Amino acid sequence: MFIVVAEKSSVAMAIKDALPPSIKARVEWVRGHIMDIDLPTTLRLWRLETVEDIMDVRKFRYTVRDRESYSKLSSIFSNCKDDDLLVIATDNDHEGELIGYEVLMLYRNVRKDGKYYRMRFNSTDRREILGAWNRLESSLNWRWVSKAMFRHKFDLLTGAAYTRLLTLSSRMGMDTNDKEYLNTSISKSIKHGTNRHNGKGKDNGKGLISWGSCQTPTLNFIVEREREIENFKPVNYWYIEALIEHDGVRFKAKSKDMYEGEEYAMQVYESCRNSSKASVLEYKESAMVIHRPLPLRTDDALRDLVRITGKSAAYILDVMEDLYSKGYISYPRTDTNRYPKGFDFAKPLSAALNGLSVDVDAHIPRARNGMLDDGAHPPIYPVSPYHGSSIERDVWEYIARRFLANAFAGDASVVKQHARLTTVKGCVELYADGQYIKDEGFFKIYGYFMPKESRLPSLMVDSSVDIVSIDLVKAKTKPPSRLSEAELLEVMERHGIGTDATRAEFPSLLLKRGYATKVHNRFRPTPLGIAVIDALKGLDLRLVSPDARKMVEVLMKDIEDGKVKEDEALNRAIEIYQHLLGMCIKNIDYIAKRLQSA
DNA sequence: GCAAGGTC
Repeated sequence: MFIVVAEKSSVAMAIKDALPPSIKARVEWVRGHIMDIDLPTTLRLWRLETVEDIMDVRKFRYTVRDRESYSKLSSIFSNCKDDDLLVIATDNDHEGELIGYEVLMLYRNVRKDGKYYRMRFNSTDRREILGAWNRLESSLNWRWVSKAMFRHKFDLLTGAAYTRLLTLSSRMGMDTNDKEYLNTSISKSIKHGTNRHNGKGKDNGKGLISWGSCQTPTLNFIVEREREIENFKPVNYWYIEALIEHDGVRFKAKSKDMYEGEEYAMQVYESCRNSSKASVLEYKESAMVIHRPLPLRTDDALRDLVRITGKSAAYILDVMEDLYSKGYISYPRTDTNRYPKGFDFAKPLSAALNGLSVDVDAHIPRARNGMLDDGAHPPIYPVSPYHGSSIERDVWEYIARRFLANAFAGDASVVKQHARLTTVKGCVELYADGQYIKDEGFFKIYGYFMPKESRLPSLMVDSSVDIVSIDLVKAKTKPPSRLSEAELLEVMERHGIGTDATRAEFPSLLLKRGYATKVHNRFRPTPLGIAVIDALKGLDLRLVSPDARKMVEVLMKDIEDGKVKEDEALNRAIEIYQHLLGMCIKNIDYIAKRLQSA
């Protein structure tokens, strides 16, 4: 008999359904990783003297993370017959390969040299699974296992070392258990008393100051934006605004912005303020197609839903997970925005139509596909109608509408209008832009983010229009706004920080750590968040930029391509951050001072 | 008590 192990229950079910009864298979599943790595117990205590030793660790402690899956599989493997065969059916990506390796280790604990197969499928489509069954591979892809391992190890070593460094240095010279550092390092002039970080952030009662290859660059984006805002020097400018009327329709036209000063602006204004007519120099209309949205992947869903609902991405992902586990939507963590060949649109279509109580004109799917395919999951689509209320409904409805908009609606089109006029007196040029929707297309079913209409009357070149009123307006340039969660997610994705399944956690983590707060739904760094970034940035930019992440990505690719072995990759990556850590320790008084003054 | 990566 075959013992098939999938990465999650939904995939196990799909495999069970797809395999014909003639194949004797027991299909089981885990829940993501079974094992975890940790530092050796010799480094259990958090002490400044041993922080640098963390970087030298190459022998890791393997711990069981999911006791339940561990026991289940152990028992199955122990009780299986000699001719039973393991089939590793985890996701077809590097983390899936590592999870497969964890399963294999468990198997080999019980059955030394036990034979196994690797089953590779890129969707849970029945034919895909049957195809995968017919081309079982006899081995894991060891390079994929290595590259995933490498990332785990790098993130653990750097994360643990820098987190301890920051946390411990923030307590130096304070009346804590780290008294031994009182005399060794920081001068006693630093303020004594309670740790000011205590109690900051909901779960940060222990004064934990964390560093991570994803969270720290994310925090840096927030702090950088705050700096831009603080350093922003507003500049005054003026423009002339006229209210124009033509055919009974009124619209506003503006001059170019004038930065030359008030006196100049007044002169221009005086020259045209008595003009009661303007003549049309130019009038253009151009149609623009707005393509229907692509099949839905996690990043797009979170960005949109954060905007639509005002909730956090972490929360939205929870809601999607819930809808998925109850069978209302397909698997929500995917980086795929194209449908596989032969995708069955009929079921999602009826789920969407029933759930939304709408109809669409055409029932033949015409999906507009994107270019991304994570090789493991299809896009997110509705599976059955959800009639509940509140946020779950909002999320389901968005997913259903998105599905219809992509595959059962047409592109939309708007007409952009542009007019150039001149005042008859003074000959000041005025400009007006407008737009109107020519074809609603998919917006009929998917009304989110529909462009606003601001229609100009149709104008004739050389014709004359009435100026109802004309004013000189004083304005000043504005600083950029703080990042919304949707913008933050977008910046993270652009810099390759996190994955579709994890990206949503980081904004919430920063709040939890007391590094940032949400003000009017936008991220503002706290003094602590600013202090962390300043302290590190002052020493080396690579401690806060997405560089660590980028280097990891490059080395992962090199491992995959066989250009470098896992050990060598880890040595190379760690070398740089070990050197930087040494520098931080040399400057620990500076870091401590900066953190303690936050 | 540390990270980020899976899944629930």
